[in-house]
Formats: sequence, C-alpha cells, structure tokens
Amino acid sequence: MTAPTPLSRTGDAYDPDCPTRHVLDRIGDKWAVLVMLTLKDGPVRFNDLRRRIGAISQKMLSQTLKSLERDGLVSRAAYATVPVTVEYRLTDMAQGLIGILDQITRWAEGHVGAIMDARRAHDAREAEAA
Amino acid sequence: MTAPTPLSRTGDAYDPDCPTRHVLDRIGDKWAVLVMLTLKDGPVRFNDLRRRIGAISQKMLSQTLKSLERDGLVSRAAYATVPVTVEYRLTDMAQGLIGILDQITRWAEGHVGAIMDARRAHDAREAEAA
DNA sequence: ATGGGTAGTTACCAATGGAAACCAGATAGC
DNA sequence: GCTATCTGGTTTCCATTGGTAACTACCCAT
Repeated sequence: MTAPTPLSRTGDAYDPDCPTRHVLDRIGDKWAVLVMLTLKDGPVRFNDLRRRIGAISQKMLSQTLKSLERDGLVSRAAYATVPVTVEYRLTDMAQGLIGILDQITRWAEGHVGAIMDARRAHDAREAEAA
Repeated sequence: MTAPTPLSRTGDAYDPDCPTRHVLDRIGDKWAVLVMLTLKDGPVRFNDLRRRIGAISQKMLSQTLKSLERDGLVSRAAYATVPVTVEYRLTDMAQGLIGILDQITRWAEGHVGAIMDARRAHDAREAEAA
C-alpha cells in the first residue's frame, strides 16, 4: 500500500470502503430481507406489511422501507383515497435478488432440522462439560 | 416433538417461533456471512480470519464462530502445536449455503453501481425538497 | 364525541456491537 | 530473570442500535 489506493477491488468484500460491502450489509439486515420477501408477490400497504410480518415495529418497518427505497429496491406510491393508501412494491432491480433470497429460504427450510439437531448436540456437549 | 403447540408451519418465515426464522436470522448476520465466505476456500486460523476480514473485532469473531459452530455450519479443530493452532472450516452442510451466498456477492457486484446511483438520485431529491 | 382506520414520528429504555485492555501459556531475545 | 511476541480468546466499558409504546394528523361511521 504505497498510494492512497481508494481503487476498491470489486471482488473484495472485506474492504469496508468497497461498495459491495454496503450491499451485503443491506442483505445482512434482518428486516430488509423479510420485507422484500413479503413484497415478492405484489404491492402491499404499510399496515398490511406490518400485520403480515407480525413481529416488526412500526418504527423499524418505516426505517427499513425508507432505506430500501433509497437503494432503489422498493418503490413507494401514495394514493389519495379515503384514508391515504400507500403501496410498496419491489423494483425491477430487486426481482433478481428475490430469486436468490428465495433460494436461501428454501435452503433454510431444508436444513432447519439438521441445524436444530446440531444445536441440541452442541448444547448437550456443553452441559456435559460443565 | 410431543410438545404442546409449537407446530410451526415450515413455509412461514413470519412466525417468530418458526425455526426457519432462526436460520434466516443467521444469514441476516453481517459477520456470519463474511466469515463463511472467508472459509469457503479451506480452513483458516482465528487470527488469520481476523486479519483477512480486517474490520471485525476479536469479540465479534469469537462470538460469530461460536454460534456458527453451534449451528453445525463451521467446525473447530485445535492442534497442540507450539503456539496453539485453531483451525476453522466449513462443514459439509455449509457447502450448499456457500453457493447461494456466492450468488449474492455476484449479484451485489453486478448491481452496486445501480444502487449507488439510486442513492445519489434519492439524496438529491431529498435535498431539493428541504 | 368516541372509536377505528390510514401512515407514520417521537421519546425513552434495553440490548447489541465495537474498541481496547486484559488473560493464559509458550518461545525467543537480551 | 525480564521483556516482547506469538497463539486464541475473554472482559470491560461506552456508543450505537433496536424495540415499546405513546403520540400526531386526517378522515369516516356510529
């Protein structure tokens, strides 16, 4: 490292300055992934999202939607209906990501048993050692 | 599973009691993903992992490795060498997951430009509104 | 005028994450 | 013997984050 070198090697996710890392941080956001997955079958309203996800607070939902919108992954549309309707939907860019996210949920569903077994075995070994 | 009611619908990641959610939470862990990606080409020692990832603290690395080991995604092997050598490697189960994680990094690398553009456009609109 | 629906924001508090110090055991240098 | 350095962590403390619940604001129905 002789020079300033802000020339982020695109393949290197370890460099905190590498923009790829920002994207990875978005994936590494509990709620963002869940929100995107909830939107994959079409637009959903704010309170409807909240009810579907269940465990999310209004604050975190609002915050998560804002950052997803900022990143161009979700778009917001407000309609001047009786009580204001605000619909959130995935952008075209997000569609490709959803496919991968779906693979993860499928992997998770397929391996959740093995993971739970591993946990039980591990905890048993722990208890034994204690 | 003779237990009362925790009959989690396996397809429902929204139920906080659903075990799939636990797996998703593991993916939704910034460091866990980065650690697994670092281990994908073979076993790596503790301090070596720390140096490669760079931005991670010892505490978080230790914590992350422990939970990955508990979930059966990473295995730990200690060798009685001069200074103790501890190697971490991905388990067979984790190999399938790595493939999907790799797709995410590839997606991220391909779309990081569009995301940064979206952010800039969004921030410009924000500033204008203010 | 009270309750309920819409979509959020705000304030306050608990939990999490990060920085840096510290621990334990052994080797190497002076 | 004393200090430095390597290994792989643990502990401590503080800042940031996330969650809970209350509040805004507007409109409709009873």
